[in-house]
Amino acid sequence: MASPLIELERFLPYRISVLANVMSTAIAAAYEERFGLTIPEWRVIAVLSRYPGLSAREVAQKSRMDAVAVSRAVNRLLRAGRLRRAIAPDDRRRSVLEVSDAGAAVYREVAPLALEFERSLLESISSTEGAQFERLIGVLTERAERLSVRLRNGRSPPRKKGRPTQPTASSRPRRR
Amino acid sequence: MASPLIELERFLPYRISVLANVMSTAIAAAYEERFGLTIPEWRVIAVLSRYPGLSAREVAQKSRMDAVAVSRAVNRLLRAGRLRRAIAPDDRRRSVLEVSDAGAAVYREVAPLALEFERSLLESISSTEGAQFERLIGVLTERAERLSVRLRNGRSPPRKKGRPTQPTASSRPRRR
DNA sequence: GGCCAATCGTTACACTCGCAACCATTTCCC
DNA sequence: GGGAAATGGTTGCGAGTGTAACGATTGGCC
Repeated sequence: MASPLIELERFLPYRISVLANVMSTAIAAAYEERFGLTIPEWRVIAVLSRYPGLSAREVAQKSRMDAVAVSRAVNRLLRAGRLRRAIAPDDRRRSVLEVSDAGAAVYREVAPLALEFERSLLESISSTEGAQFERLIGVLTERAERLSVRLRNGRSPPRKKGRPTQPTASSRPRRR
Repeated sequence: MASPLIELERFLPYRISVLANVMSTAIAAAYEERFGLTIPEWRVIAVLSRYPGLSAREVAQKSRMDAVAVSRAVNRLLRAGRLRRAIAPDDRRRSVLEVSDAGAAVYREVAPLALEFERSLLESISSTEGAQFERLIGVLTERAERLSVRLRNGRSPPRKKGRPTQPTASSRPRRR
């Protein structure tokens, strides 16, 4: 391996990230301006429209969102009257979420736009290519996940509940 | 169009976003922990290793980053001694950026990991599929960009320098 | 029953991000 | 030459995000 030079413009993860960014930005424009929805909020509505009655945890799993992100999105949607929340009778920690009429209205208006965007995207390639592309996304995602887990194994074992607040400066200049 | 239901798990933009997220997270783990590098910082180093002497603006264009993100990444890298900055003699607004020895060392260590990750990813599919995939990414990115521009055209014309600080509450609950 | 560990959801905090506004410098154009 | 517009880069600010810590509840196990 003489001199490994990355050409960012051709580097696969970089290109995927650009594509993802362009797409989300484009779609977000469709609901952000009109409804004041954030991306997490939109995702929550989308999931709950399809699967009413899920708990916040389940929404997070289905949408691959962070539990915190879901919690916040749900709270904003509740305040906006776009969601209803009940408490599971058999487990009072668990919430039971459903879109309200207002939420359903948002969904009815945004979903066609999103689907239309997707359709319009796929118009630029053949349906064979589209199927192929989706398949490859699946394969690569799975693969990346496995690799990711492997890479993360240089970690320290998860401490349970460390010292409350070591004032400053642990060992490294840890940025996050 | 009877009842348009989005199945998030199959929705293309969503799947791309998941893939991108998994990939960046995986790679970031390779340099975040060891060098305290953020993604923008890594991108800047990658670009400048390949194209020394670019200005911040040019780095932003090549890496598709926001000018602000570049500015901040460059500053952190400068403080860490991983970059050198000079002022272009013919245009004193413009900076001339180069990785320092320390920056080059980082690059020499991270680049192989990144490339290895990419290689390992692509191992899960055939080289024909890989080429196809990359081509489709390009097509879809371009397409998404055009659609995006079109969608953005419901905007208000860009005001020049509005009233300094309308205290609160403009017209809409604009979230961003 | 009583205690401990696990789970659901939220909050605090520290950080990132991007737009708008801002200087400094340069270019355009009369 | 001199002001207006454009350009490079930085900073302020509002908002978003993930990790860790937390309270509440539940389940397992003795």
